[in-house]
Amino acid sequence: MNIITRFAPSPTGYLHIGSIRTALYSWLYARKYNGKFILRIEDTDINRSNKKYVKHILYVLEWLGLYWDDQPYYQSDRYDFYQDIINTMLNKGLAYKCFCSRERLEFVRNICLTKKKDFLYDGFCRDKCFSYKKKNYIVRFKNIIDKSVFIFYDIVYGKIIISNNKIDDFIIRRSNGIPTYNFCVSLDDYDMCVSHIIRGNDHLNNTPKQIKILDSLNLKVPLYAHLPMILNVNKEKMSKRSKNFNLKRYIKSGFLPESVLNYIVRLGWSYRDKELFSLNEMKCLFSLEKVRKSSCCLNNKKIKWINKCHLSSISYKRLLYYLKPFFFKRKIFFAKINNISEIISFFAQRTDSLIDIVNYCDLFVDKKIKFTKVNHDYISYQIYNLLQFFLKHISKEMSWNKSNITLVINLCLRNYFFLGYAKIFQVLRFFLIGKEKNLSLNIIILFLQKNKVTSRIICSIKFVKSKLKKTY
RNA sequence: GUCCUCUUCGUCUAACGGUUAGGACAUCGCUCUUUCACGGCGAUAACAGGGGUUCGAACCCCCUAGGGGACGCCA
Repeated sequence: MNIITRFAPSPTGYLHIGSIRTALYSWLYARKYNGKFILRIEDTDINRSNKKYVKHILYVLEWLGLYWDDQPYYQSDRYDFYQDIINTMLNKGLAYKCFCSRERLEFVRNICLTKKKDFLYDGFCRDKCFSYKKKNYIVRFKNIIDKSVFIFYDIVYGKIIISNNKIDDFIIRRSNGIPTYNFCVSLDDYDMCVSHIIRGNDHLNNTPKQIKILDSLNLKVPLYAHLPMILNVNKEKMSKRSKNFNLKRYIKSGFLPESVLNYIVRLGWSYRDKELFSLNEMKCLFSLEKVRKSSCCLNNKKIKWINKCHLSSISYKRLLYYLKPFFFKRKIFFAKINNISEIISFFAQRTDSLIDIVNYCDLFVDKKIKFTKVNHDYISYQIYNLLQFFLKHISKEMSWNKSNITLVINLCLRNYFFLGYAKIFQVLRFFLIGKEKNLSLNIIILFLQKNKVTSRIICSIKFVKSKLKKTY
């Protein structure tokens, strides 16, 4: 069997984690079996569809590396194809024109509501022959009326049984001439030879309608795999308009694409005790049969941990590729840091976000240091002397390595022990990078390198001296 | 309301009738670091409830409760 899957978003909002997972699972399944993965933009809602969302969808898929085969398909390009089939269905009596006004439908709906019944179309126009040529009509699918049950098998949920009398003569073409979702989807999936439809379980109830359309035309029905919902932290359905779960947020927060994919592949699916997957491993190990049925919700701390693991194993070249936009945005010219690769590699081993790496790099850029709020305790002759002492010894001829740097620090600790160890560390850290609590001091000194250490300390000494003059 | 569906540590999950209910994140200890972190070691923590079936049930069946989805000229 030739495996063809598709991702079919509607461009009416930003992609959230749930839709990304649908895309990922479809992509993985196709790639695992050397099949095809199709992207189809479902833009039949002319009021809400927006080109900016199409752009967003393409950008996100590319960023994640979920490349599709063929050109993306747009349903709005295919109206002629749909229209032909609707005409055939009308001619064959598989569908009929309905002239019911919106008002009448609303009226019937309200009656059902007060009777606490399901709203199903009452078939008012079903068997009528209209002689007048009213233009304003919709086209409905002519469902078989009986009390039988409709059964289909879902790869994830198993056997699904729905009573036939719960499915009405649903609309397949609107009065504006544009066909509706259920119609377009089923025919496109057939036309594009989609073998496996992988999508959110909010479509479980649509599936019988789509199968019925295909059955009525004697067309082959694909296999279905519905995925459980991913809920937000409050266990609610995620909205396309909510910014919190929009994938852009993850990109901006400094996550790698492999981390995002790794995180979401494990929502609803697992492989033994394995937590970390490369894209290739996912491809080999993924299976629809192991997808869980129950919905799950998000955990931000876990994705951070996953990002940390991937940051520490990613190649330097790729890391730099993903870091560059962040450097650019912060206007940090990392060319100014001659040991940049050493610094980046070091922090990639211990941070959980690209932003953190950039923040650390930022500490080592400039020769001079700008202070924000200075602790009053730091403006004293003792501190002044400490800085002088530190400068004198750190400036000596020595090879610039961690153990030699530690020797100098120890020397300071011994000579100025009366200040307290913690304070000595804080003071030196502050006058080197402007922060009291941050990295270990010898790492700071090591990465700043001799020229920046001396220039920053000289600058600090001048600063303290000027403050002392003012005070006394 | 009707229909569909789901329910294992706080969270993501393992278990395919026999386990001390396993792992991961988080949390909390301890430990390395003369500071920050990283790391290492450990601990707490779950079968929604009630009935069956069975020698034996987290697992099979029924009921209840709770969650989610669908019920549009949205997709």
